[in-house]
Amino acid sequence: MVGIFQFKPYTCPSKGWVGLRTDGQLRTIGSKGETTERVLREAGVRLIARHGFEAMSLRMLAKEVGVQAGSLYNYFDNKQDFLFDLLASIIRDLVDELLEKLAGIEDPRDRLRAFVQEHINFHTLRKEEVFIGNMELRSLSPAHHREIRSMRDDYEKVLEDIIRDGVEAGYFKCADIGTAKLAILAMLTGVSTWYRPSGRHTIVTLIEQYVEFTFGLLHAQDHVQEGSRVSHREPS
Amino acid sequence: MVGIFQFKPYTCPSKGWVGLRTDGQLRTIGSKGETTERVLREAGVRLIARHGFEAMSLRMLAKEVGVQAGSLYNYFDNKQDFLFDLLASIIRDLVDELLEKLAGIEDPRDRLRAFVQEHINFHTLRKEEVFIGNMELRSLSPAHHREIRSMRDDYEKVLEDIIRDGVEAGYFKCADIGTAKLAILAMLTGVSTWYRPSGRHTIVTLIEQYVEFTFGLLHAQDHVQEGSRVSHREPS
DNA sequence: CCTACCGATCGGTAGG
DNA sequence: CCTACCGATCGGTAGG
Repeated sequence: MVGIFQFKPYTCPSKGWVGLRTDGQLRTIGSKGETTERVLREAGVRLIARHGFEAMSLRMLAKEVGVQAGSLYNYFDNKQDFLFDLLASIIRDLVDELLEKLAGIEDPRDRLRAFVQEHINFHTLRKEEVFIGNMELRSLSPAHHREIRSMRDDYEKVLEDIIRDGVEAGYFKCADIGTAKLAILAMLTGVSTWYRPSGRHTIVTLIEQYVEFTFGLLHAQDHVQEGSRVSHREPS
Repeated sequence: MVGIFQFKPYTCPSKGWVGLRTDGQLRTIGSKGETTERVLREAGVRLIARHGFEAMSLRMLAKEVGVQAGSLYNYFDNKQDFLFDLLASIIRDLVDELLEKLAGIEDPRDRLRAFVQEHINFHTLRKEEVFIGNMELRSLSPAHHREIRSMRDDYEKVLEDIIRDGVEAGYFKCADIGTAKLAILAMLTGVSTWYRPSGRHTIVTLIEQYVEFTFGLLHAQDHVQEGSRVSHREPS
C-alpha cells in the first residue's frame, strides 16, 4: 500500500536526518552529526568522571546531548564500545603529543625535562579525561582492556628508555629503572588530582618544581641545562 | 486479638533474629550479626572497587553477604551512609596506624623513613580500600565529603610537618613544601595501583627503593641513618 | 533522528 | 532476618 503520497517524516539512516517530533515540530538535523559527536564525547567524559561508567545511564548521556536515548545507537553499537573509543582516543592523544614534543631532542636530560612538561601539561589541561582513563579500565572487556593497556605500555616505555639512556650516560642514578619509572609517573600524574587553575601555582611553576623533584629523585647532577625554558599551555 | 498461642516466627528487631524462610526452614541468627557486619564491609569494598559505588546495587551486596536486599537496612540507614562509614573507617585506620608508627621517633629523617614505610605498607596491603578511598569521594554528600576531606588533611599534615622540620634542620631542600608533600604522597600511593604480591620486588625492597626516591626528591644528604631497618607486613 | 516498547533491575519501605 | 511490594529507571531494539 505504498502510494506516491506516502508521508515519510524521517529519512536517511546515516547522519542526514529530518525527524518529526512529538510536539509536531519538524527537526532538521543536516550536518549536525559531527557537532553531536563532539558534544557526546565531552558529555561522556564529564558524566563518567562524575558517576562512574557503569552508573552513567544512556538516558543521562542522551539528555546532555539533546537527543533521545535510543538515538545514541547511531553513534555507537553499545555502551561498552563507547567507553573503549573514548579511552582509546585519550591515550592516543597523549602518546601523539609526547612523540611530537620529544622529536629532535637527543640529550636524555633534555628529553626527561620535556617528558615532565608534556605529562603535566596534558594531565592538568585534560584532568577529567585522565581521571576516567585511570579509573575505568576496570569497565572494559578483557580484549579492550588489553588493547588500552598496550597503548599505555608504549607511553611508559618512552620514559623508561629516557631513564635508561640517562643512567648509561652517567647522568642519572637509580637502583631499579622499572620502579623509578612507576614512581615518576605516579608523582607527575598526581598533579591532575588536585590541580585547580585558581591554585597557588601556575602550571609553569609546577612544571619547574616537578622537574626539580624528578631530577632529584634520579640523583641527577647539574641538571640545569641550557634551553631549559619551560613551555606550557593554559587551560581553556 | 493477641492470644497466648500467637505464632511469631520472627523476633527482635536488633540483631537477635529468628526468621522463617520461604523454604520453610527456620533460620536462627543469634550473634551472627557481627560476622555479617564484617562480611558486609569486605563485600562492599570489593564491589565498589569493581563497579563503582553508584553502580554497586544493594542486590549484589546482599547476595554476597547471603541476605535479602531489604535486610541490609538493618546495617545502615541508606546506601550513602554505608559508603561514608566505609570510607571513614579506612582513613581512620590509616591515621591511627601512622601515629602509632611515628610515636617516639624524633629525627625528621627517621620520621620520613617511617612515613614511607607505613604508607607503602598500608597501600599495598589494603589496595582495594585505598582505591575506593581515592575514587569515591565524588559519591559522598557535601557534608560527608567535607568530613572525610578533613581527615585526609590531618594525615597529609603529618607529612608536611616532617618535611618542614627536616628543611628547617637543614636535612632537606625543596622550593615548596606543599608541592613536595603532594608529589611524595602521589608517588607513594601509586604503588597501590600496580603492586602485586607476585611482582618482581617484595614490599621490603619496594620500601627501600621509595625511601631512596623520597630522600633524593628532597635532596637529602647522608640519608642512610642508623636504625634504618625496614619493617613490613606481608599481605594475607 | 524519533516513538514505543522489551524484560530486568533499581533503592527503599511496610509489616511481620 | 524475611516476603512482597512501590514507582522509577535500566540497556537495548523494532520500525519508521
